[in-house]
Amino acid sequence: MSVTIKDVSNHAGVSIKTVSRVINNEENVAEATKSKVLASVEKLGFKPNKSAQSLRSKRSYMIALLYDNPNKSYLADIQNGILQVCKKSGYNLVLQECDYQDKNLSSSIINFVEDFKIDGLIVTPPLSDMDDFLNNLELADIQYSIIAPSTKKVSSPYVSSNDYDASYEMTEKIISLGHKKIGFVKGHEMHSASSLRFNGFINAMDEHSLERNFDWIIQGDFSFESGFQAGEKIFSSAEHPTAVFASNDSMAAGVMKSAQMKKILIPDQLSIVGFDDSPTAEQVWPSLSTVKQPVKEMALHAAKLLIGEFDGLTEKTVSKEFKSEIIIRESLRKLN
Amino acid sequence: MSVTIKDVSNHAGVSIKTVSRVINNEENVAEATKSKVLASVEKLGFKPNKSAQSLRSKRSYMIALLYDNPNKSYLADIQNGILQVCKKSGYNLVLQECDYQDKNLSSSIINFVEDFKIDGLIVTPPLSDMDDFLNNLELADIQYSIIAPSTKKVSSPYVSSNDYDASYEMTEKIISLGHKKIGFVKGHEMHSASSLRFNGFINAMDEHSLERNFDWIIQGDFSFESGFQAGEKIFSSAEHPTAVFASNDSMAAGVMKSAQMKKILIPDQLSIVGFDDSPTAEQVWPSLSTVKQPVKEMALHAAKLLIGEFDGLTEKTVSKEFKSEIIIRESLRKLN
DNA sequence: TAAAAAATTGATATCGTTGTCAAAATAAGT
DNA sequence: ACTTATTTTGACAACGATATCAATTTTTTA
Repeated sequence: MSVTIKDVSNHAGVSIKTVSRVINNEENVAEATKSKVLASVEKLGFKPNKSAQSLRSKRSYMIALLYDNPNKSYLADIQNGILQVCKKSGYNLVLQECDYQDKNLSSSIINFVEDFKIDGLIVTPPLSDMDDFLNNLELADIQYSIIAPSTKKVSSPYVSSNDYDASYEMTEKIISLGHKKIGFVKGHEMHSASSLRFNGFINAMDEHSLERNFDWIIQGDFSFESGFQAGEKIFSSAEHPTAVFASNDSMAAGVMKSAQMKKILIPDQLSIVGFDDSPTAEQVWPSLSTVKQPVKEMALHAAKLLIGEFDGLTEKTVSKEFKSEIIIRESLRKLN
Repeated sequence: MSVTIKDVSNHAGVSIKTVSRVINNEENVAEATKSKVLASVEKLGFKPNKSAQSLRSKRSYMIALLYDNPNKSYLADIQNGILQVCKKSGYNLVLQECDYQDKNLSSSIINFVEDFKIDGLIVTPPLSDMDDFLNNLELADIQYSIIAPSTKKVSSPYVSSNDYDASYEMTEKIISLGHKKIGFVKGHEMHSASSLRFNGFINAMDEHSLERNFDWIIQGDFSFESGFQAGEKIFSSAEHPTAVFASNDSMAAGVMKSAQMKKILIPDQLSIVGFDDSPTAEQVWPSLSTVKQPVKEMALHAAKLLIGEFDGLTEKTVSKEFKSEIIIRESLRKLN
């Protein structure tokens, strides 16, 4: 039915092993034979049978994406980036939803990888922050590439964003518009990005000798609801801040709702900024100023890193930190 | 290394073919041998090698999700539903992004399926509305299951939502609150859901003998921007409606922004409702009344349908229409 | 109870690759 | 020119399951 390696070997007048060598780019095959084989491959439209390759070489040509309850648009962006690389390199992407609190997480993932002969994993926050888990993967000899790890000491390749710098910069931007009384809503405690973003804020405040008011610094968990609650707390304090920086857009939207329900005018009486540039950021009114991370590009790079590990890509890719972009929209205004 | 069918056959004292019969639930194997084999399988922790199965049986145990630029949260919900079924049945989900305008769509998808021996496809809008495409799949003998098809004449299994009914019902709800002057923003012309939702609106209006004002019936494309433009048009007409029904939440948010920029108070002077119950619906202020479809459940069922086709599930699943739920939030209010 | 029919089982081929290892061809060294 | 190394090649086994088909056992029929 479909054309096999044997057909190619017949057509090219070589052994099947030689064809195998050519299609796998192995060394020690004469230029002449190589091009002869390649011609036959082209002519006959040969494509190696993935199942057979997989059976023999114990590789599945599949990589898996590990995630735990991410924001939906973040997930979509991540997937998009990975898929671009997969398409080019002939890999497939398998999705694996996890629960970071599951005591058996490590073993169930290791089982999954071994069952399906998954070639490697792409690990996203907050799983990327769990050193134990990553260690277990390494002990089981599983390849992985990490998106936004908490510590860059891990031996595996990673991509990270400059959460700290972006947060610092955004805070400076707010300050430069005359704001001195600035509130902050922290993100989920398990995400390393939360502390990075908070530290960027704090250090920028310190740098400009602005006082921290702990009535306005609230712990959230990245959810809209937690942002709303944070707003309720902040606006019930004696004095109100003139600006609030939330660690993500959902929480910023929550703060915004809380303010609007209290008839606080945005941005006239209160500036609000978020983080992530989620679809909501553009769709709320006033639209949210925020920090946009090149999530798709990061995921793309993470996939390249991973596949490069076992596939020996021509260009060697290395771990990399990506720069974020500050997006100013309607919700941030100069203090008058 | 890992335990194979041969180990099991040795342990159970039967031939490998018999073991194969048992694990594949084939007929004509004596109860006694069956339980003997099952015991050995259990004891040794045998799991069939997917690659070997795939090679021999020409099945990949992978299904693919076809989508074209869906709203991100819709995609995430769909995936979640499918993954639940996959996990149980040992299938894997592969993602395939498409371009519905691509002239070679059919052939490239057919190639993909044949290359990877994909067992079946789950097709989402707007691809599910392209009869040509679906026909080509059938000609190529590819199994698929459709989410929200335009016509229910297709021979393949499908899941659909009651877009028409939900829209009709929501319109009646608006009318019941005293609104007579109601605008409507239509969805993307290529999605069959668009016309269903529009027809539901129109028929409910007719039923209650309310006049259609074509200054307030605007063509959109499901994007926030198109919703905003629609709002600009509606609110530049001589008379304003007291309520606007947008065919999805993004457009509703766009209309809302347009109104808010014109100082039209929501919901005091204008009620707005959307469709989809996207994350944005909850996060805008005032929060959007909307129609929630059980997207995850629909996808789950679509996956069951597909896998049932080639796997002979115990309970026979059939095509099904899912009911939507109307969610009333702050943006819709009784006209006073 | 013997013959026929039906149910159950197993020996072995097979799927389409890659891995092993030795043979053949070519290049290098003396 | 003759070894010796090195490169290039191929025959065939192996991966771990399912498929074929005949052999065996059990059940039914006469």
